[in-house]
Amino acid sequence: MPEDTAPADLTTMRFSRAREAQSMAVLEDYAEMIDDLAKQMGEARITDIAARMGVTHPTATKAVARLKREGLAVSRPYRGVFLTELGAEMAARVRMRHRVVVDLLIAVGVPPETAEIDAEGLEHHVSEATLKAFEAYLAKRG
Amino acid sequence: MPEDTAPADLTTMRFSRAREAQSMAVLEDYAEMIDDLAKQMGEARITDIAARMGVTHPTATKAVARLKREGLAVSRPYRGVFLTELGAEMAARVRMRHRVVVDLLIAVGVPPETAEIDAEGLEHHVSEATLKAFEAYLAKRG
DNA sequence: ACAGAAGTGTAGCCACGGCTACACTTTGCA
DNA sequence: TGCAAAGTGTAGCCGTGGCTACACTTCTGT
Repeated sequence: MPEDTAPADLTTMRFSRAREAQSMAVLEDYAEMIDDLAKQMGEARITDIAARMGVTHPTATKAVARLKREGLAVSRPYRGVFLTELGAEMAARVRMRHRVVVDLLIAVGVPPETAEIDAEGLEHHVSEATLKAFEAYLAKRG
Repeated sequence: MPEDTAPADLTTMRFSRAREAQSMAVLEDYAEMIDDLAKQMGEARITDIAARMGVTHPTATKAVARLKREGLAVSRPYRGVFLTELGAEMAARVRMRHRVVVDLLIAVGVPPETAEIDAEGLEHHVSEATLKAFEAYLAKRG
């Protein structure tokens, strides 16, 4: 617990960052999911996205609408959803980060299954700097 | 990426867990904050809570209302906010977890300042099993 | 003692991410 | 081919967590 001089500012910034990260989380999850489905099935259908995310299809539709608004995906009515170049980049970044986070958790002794579960929420809050540190740790450790 | 047999179910469960954890995050953050303020200032005032969280006071008021609804805090109009026994327990658990997460991040090479920032979002997704693993790792490592 | 400053409550707005219900398209099979 | 099933869109509800604006209470200092 920091003190007098300027503790509130730093603490505040931490919470702001966490909230910001959280607002990206859904976008990241859907982008990765659409990428997965495209790779596995050739295309991503709303119903499949919804099923994998564990939500109903209108919820998936809303999320896709947000992705489209942000320029991360495109789609036409009653057709599949496709990532834009931007969306694909995000998906790649997210997948890479996910793998590193899972690997690090396992490396420090977390059971693999638990690592997968926790990583799903964890990963969105791992900054670039922390990711770099994780990679360095994994590399050094062989 | 899992395959055929029953991959959707497992994936779905991971996302559900992450969403569930997220719904607790705000409660946990406020409980810890109120506890901090009580320790530092003798009591937690809405304005102070809001300032530390980086939100406006009506937002803090709403959060406190939710804490009260969940039986984690009590308060009377124009007076400070106080944690119930349940709330205090949660705060203690959250603080302990926070410390372990920060320590682990530092132990694997994350810069201390970054560790503090990332931990703020990270910690809410660290399960009991993972926390145990973190503690074991830190103990073994000296 | 009382006025102004500071703190708090409340109303009402928005975006988001859930949901159900219902309408419409596409698909696939008898 | 044509109709039922599956897939998709859309409307509208809820709770949450942000916000501003405004009303009211408490505190403070002259």
